[in-house]
Amino acid sequence: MADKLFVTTALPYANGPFHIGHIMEYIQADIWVRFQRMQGHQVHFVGADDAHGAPIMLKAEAEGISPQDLVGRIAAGRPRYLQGFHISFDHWHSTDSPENVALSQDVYRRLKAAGLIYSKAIEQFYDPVKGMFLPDRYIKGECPNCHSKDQYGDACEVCSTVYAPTDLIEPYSVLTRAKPVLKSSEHLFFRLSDPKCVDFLNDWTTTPGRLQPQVANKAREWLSGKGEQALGDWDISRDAPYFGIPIPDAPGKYFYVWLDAPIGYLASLQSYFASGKARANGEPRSFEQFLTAPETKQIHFIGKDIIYFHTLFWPAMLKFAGPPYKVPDNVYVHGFITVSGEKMSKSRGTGISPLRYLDIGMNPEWLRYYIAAKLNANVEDLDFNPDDFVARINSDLVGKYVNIASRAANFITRHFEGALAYGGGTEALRQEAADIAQQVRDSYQGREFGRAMREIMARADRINQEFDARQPWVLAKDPARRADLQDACSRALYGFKLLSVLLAPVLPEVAARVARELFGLGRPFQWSDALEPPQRIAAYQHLMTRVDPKQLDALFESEAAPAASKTAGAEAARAGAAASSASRESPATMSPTPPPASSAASISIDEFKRLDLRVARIVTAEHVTGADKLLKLTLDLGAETRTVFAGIKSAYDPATLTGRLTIMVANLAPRKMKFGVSEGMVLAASNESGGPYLLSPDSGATPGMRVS
RNA sequence: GGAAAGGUAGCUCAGCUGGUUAGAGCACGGCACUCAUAAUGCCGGGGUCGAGGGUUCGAGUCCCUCCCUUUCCA
Repeated sequence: MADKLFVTTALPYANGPFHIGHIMEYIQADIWVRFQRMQGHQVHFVGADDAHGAPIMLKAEAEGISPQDLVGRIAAGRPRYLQGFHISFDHWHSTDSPENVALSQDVYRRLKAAGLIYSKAIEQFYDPVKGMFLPDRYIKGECPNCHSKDQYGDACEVCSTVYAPTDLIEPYSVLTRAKPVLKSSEHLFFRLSDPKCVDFLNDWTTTPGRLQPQVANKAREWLSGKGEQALGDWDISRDAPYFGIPIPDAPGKYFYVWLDAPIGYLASLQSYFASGKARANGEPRSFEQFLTAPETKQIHFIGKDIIYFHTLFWPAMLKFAGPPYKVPDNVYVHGFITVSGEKMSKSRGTGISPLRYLDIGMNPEWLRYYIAAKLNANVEDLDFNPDDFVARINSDLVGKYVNIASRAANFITRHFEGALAYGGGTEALRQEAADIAQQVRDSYQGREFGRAMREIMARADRINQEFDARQPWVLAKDPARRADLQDACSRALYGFKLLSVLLAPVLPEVAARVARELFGLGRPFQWSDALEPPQRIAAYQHLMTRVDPKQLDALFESEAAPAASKTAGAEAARAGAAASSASRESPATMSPTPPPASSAASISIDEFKRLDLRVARIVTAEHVTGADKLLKLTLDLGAETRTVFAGIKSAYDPATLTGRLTIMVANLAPRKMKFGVSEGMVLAASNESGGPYLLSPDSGATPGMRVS
């Protein structure tokens, strides 16, 4: 019987683009989801931006825009990368949405009615200059233990001591450098320590099959703590100013972002139902009916850093809010991704950017496979090792898997016009396929993707061995052994079809091409296709290229890559001449091949100063009817607005550009073009291997700022 | 400080409830082959399973101590 699954990933905080950890989680969940769909189950896979909280409020303020605009800009950039990595979310929403406001307030009222909310005055550090209470991360000072300077208010990064902000020596506000003062305020608390909560959680966390053993263990530790370690109640309110959801009966108070964030799962699901997409996906019932139905399974994929919220607060909130809310069936936890053994760190510039990965043209299925090959069901960190990555992709996917089709298909096309034939029937082959498909299925179901990949590749090895043993290249020279040749190649190609079906959750694009182009199937693979020996094939078309180690080098160059700044510099130097030759259709963007740095004649500082480079915000971006390469941009320069035609259509979807900041040449003579007058030029980098890539200022820059 | 997970060939990792000479892929050396956007096949070298104790007829696998790595502490 088909399962009805409601699956989510953790909501990314909307103060910046995706990082590799997000993408790893999405890939893990997506593989599992695609596997479930191939089994014929009904899956509703949703995500959303986590939009509230002090960091976003402050970041927006620093940029001089509203938090809604900031969040909107971030959200606009999401689809490109989700699609880029083939993440098959059915819906993407935001916690800053009407659905989430209504649901959060509703959950709160129900919890209050259940007697689980109380209020209590607490003292907290307050920034008298800024006029707001300070979260721990916004207070710094000297560590009370090791006396290191400039440590955060919650823990020392030098000696790892954990303390309260009030323990800091010489504390100061990160926002204003002011000395914070203690100030009292009424806060609302969720009574997690209530015996009925604890009883429920003891039961929920220990239900067999619900949580991974390590996670259940951790939860038990929290639940059974005594004294200092005892389970505490949860402060769910924050004082204005705060970007969040107002608490209905407490003026000036907002829900702490962690209260409304998980409710965002439900808000996204509700919005998805309201959009009609659930119906299109085979679910005729309403949001409430679907959620309440006992057979509906609610499953969350999360990282190990947020276990506390998802195994204690979240199930307790849902349980005591009551129907139609239901408690999660499973919470699946993964570890972090490290790069060459080091924890990723944005500040140190290590780590890999998923944005850059796609931007330099690396194949998303390589990363999907690599991650799949190294994931298991445990809460273990996964290491991204560049050499390992190259070896795995080139050996496993290209050398073993794709190569099978490449070597067998040509014989069939040349000698048999695409017809397959199996000597001695197909029953034994089908039985073998069924056995391995069952094994791999169990591995996928248990999220043991690494094991699944090993099983699949072991099968690929056997297919290659058997093919070798038959020596088809010898058979092909002997007309008397035609049937033998056809049989050997047919078996290999059935093997290839089997592998393609088994790999489809990981390699959706390649599998879809194999189904359509090679086997002439009018739809993507279903799991049951593994048991159907193909009867004919079309000519083989190459399916996957090898990884060039140089691409890894490019991936690891820092974002502010020397090549990019060099290009920008060289182009700026040639600004005056750019419009004339580079590209007739894209005078607004500089995208010529960058000359070697040495070949650009040097200029004086005064010549450079003649350029008026400004930070600009892209207010609108739209396609230009009749233009192949151009996008029409409306740019906000602070004091004025400009219209610019930029030749970046090949690399950017207009929807993802809206709201982002870039750099423009503001004093370029206006140029009349076929489609209108272009009043400047935006800067982008490119060379023969990729681009154009728009330049962006670091966060904090505002429209109109002069670049020098 | 408290707690959790992990430490197995050069690299990345398998090894379920203890049981024959510890495995795979990659890398490395040799051979073979030619169908493959150059790949595959065969053979081989290489590990005192973090260290030290203990339980046992028998431990990478169980217990204790220690060392190291990573993470969590609302």
